[in-house]
Amino acid sequence: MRLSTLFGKTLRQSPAEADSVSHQLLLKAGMIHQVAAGVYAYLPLGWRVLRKIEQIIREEMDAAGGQEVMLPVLQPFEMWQETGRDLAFGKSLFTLTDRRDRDLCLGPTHEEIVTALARLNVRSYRDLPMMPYQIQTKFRDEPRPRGGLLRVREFHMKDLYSLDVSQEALDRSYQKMVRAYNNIYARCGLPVVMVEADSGAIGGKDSHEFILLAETGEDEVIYCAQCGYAANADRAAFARPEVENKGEPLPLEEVSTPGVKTIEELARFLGVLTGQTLKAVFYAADGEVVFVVIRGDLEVNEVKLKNALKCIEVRLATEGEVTGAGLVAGSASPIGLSGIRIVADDSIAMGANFVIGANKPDAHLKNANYPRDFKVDIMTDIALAQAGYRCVGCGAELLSERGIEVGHLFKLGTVFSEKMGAFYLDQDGTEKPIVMGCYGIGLGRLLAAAVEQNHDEKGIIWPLSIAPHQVYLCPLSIDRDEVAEAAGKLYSELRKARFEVLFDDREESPGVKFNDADLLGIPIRVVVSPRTLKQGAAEVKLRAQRQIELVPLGDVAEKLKAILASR
RNA sequence: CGGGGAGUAGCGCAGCCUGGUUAGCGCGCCGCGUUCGGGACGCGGAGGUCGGAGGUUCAAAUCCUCUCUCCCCGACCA
Repeated sequence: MRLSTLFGKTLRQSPAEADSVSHQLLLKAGMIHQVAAGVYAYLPLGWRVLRKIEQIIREEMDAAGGQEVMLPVLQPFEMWQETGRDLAFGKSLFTLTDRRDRDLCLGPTHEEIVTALARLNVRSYRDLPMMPYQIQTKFRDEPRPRGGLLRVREFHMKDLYSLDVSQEALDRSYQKMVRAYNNIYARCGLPVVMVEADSGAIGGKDSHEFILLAETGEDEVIYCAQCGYAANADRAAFARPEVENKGEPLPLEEVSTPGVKTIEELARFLGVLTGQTLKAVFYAADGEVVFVVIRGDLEVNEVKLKNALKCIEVRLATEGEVTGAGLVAGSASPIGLSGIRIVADDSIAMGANFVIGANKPDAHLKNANYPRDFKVDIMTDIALAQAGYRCVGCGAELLSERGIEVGHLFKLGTVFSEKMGAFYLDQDGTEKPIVMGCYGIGLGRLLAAAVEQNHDEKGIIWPLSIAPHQVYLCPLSIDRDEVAEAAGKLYSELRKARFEVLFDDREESPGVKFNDADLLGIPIRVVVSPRTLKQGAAEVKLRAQRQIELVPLGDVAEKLKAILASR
């Protein structure tokens, strides 16, 4: 490729809207262009990177037994009603109507379509396992696109769906994907960690995410350096800190607490630790006001809460909803409460004689004990893990880091096959639901993550495997005949040897060329100039390193071959 | 949706508070010349419905109202 004819220019200044490093560099390098919020065009260099990533993924999926298919983006809305996911996705689903007034949507993912296909194409246990996959554009009307390619509304995604006869068979498919994913990230030069995850709107049970640790990431990973436990903060477990108030339950006792609203105020007012209180928090779960109790030193994890309630949306209840439900904010308590669902964190039973609200203003109760003084409807783990708490497994202190989610595996189980009637006939002659899994990777996000991970103050440093080109051929003083000739000759020679070469044939000053070379991040730079030609040579330099090596013109191809072979 | 910020030339910005000639600056772009190993220089140019609509005024980038878009922080997710 001749740089002079490339569609897409580098910029001297990054556009102001760019915040994340990857966004800035990709825009500045002219690799992508923003068309609308969360909607991007890929220019030639960016597109080449995306296709390289795509090819790596394709090879690994094929190697793992996947079969590539092409599925429609345009999908009947009815299919989504069939599985109830029209509600689960809610407004994130792009919907439209055709000329006959049929409701359609743009696929945010393709479980429905795949299950429908499985329903037709899988009859017997002999037809399983099966692993169709697709690499396509998907659409989600995200509440907030952000970070350039990190979170968009129209995106390229690989999804593989595994179809199996049993949970055990699914486990095997799942492990195949774990290995394939590790291969993919390794080949893309990205160090990732696999963590336990929540399955969100996709549904299902077991779930793992692959996270690239990065400051700019949206996700928080809680992990234990000692035993290796790692989970998304959304679902991370942790050992509740011990509290002092144990021992025999004492009688309830009302105390006056004028003006006390928060747990901190309460603890200070009564001279107790926050862990000796119980906190009430009010949520709206799909519109229903729910009473949540948790020990005062802990915070509620809304994802866990949502799962516990099996609802689609939870948010903090508004003031109006709270008073409308007859609750006394600041002094609310489950004691003596009725007509409202109560969800409690396990921690309320860890300890005794808690301070709790009295359900009337400016008063609290001492010595509240569960279950002596109140009942709850759901009692489970709904507490938010944070760095500093102890690991459930080994007791070591948990740590936390931010990261970018670059892949997600789900064990769907039979959720979809049962709802959509995708059954197979087993060996024993009985009909059973197909056991499914799904495995996604966002390609654009992976591309952006690669830049977040591999850059310096000058620009991108592409890993060789996904670089748009392998070699940046950079003649200086190209208006001199001997340079133009030598560079031109080298260019055709390298191309003949099947190197991917970006030929900077522009008449620009050395500074401009070097800076663009660094910005674009092509792994190997080859410089031809009057100075090097005096010695019948070219300079070879790796983008990631400082050293420059002078190589005789005739040996450049060999040298490059050696470099490529060495990595 | 809640909270914060921004829309003026391809990119980065000033001008707005305090209305008043052809709306500025840097970079980039075009032409000519000189340069040529880390974003060169001179001379000459091109390029703007000041996000949109309405209003106030003799007069609006500037004041008022409405509206659209984009960015950042939260809920969602690859």
